[in-house]
Amino acid sequence: MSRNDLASSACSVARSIEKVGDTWSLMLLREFFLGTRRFEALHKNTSISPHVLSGRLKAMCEEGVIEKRQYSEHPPRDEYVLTQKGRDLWPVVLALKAWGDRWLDGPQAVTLRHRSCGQVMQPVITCQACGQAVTPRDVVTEIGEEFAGERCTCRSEG
Amino acid sequence: MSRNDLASSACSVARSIEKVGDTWSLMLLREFFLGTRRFEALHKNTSISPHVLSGRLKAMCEEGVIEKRQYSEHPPRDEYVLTQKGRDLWPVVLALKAWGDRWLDGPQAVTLRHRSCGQVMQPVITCQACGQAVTPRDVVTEIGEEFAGERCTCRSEG
DNA sequence: AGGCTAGCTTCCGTATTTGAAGGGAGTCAA
DNA sequence: TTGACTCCCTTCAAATACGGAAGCTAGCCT
Repeated sequence: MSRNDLASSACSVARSIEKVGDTWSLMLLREFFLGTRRFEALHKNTSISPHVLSGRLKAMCEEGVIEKRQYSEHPPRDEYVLTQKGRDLWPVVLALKAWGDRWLDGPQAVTLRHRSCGQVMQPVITCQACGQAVTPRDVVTEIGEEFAGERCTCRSEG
Repeated sequence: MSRNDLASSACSVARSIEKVGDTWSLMLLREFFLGTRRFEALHKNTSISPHVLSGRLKAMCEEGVIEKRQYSEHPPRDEYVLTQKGRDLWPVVLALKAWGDRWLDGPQAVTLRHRSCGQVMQPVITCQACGQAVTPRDVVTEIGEEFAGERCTCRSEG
């Protein structure tokens, strides 16, 4: 199976991965959330080669994650900005950052500060319904009956 | 630049992406969070070719995201389970799922139910310090002075 | 006229991935 | 004890993607 076939997966995680789950798309998302908008700046900050960059930008436009916006008529110049669909990917990038800060050594070039409380922002996932913090153990995974048969579930217990 | 150079990036997002930010690693993480542990089951559920699968599992073991555990002596059989470092990637997978559920059409094979409140789990990101829900607009991005010079920040305002 | 910038595209050699096939170590049933 | 079967991979050839450098176009600027 190739990457593209993930689009037709029954799993929304797989479908998301097909759209934005590759190294360069994720790097570009980081960059967009940092405020970068232009081709040359994206190229310099991410070191993505122009060829790959132009392909990714095109794909992300088609997917509606970003959109092209002309910021100058003479000369005609475009910049790329996140759409709402794109901005909704913030939790993904944030989660990667939090994990890296926690588990990977290295400098921490970027800090997020919560405007309203003034503290350095440490993200916590909570349940919208009850507001409690949530970890994997707090949730039950329910697989729709119509999909259960498709999955190979062999595993040992314990 | 190649993917591997991301490891030495000043940005923890980039470092995370280098470790787990590729299609097949993300697919494997999804699968591990669904409880799959064995080579054959991982292969069948993700359609990752055995060659790539064995490479990714090896890499993820070396990174400490998963570990090999023998579940049978005769015949010798191993399974792969998430370490704490790996379980901490749950927010990443969860964020991808939430985004896919919101923005991509298709069946929703998996539902997460919050054990304690009984509701279908919709993740919200909150600030650990104050407990409030957070969106990108609520945080200020602070780039360490020693890194600011490295970045190309050209952009138009507005 | 000549040089500069932004935003790409083209080219080519290398690296990675896919897909199919194979292999080894062990169990099981006849 | 022979043959079939399972699990966990490994090997190989062909297709694909990527990296790095160069080039190209339109429109400044002097």
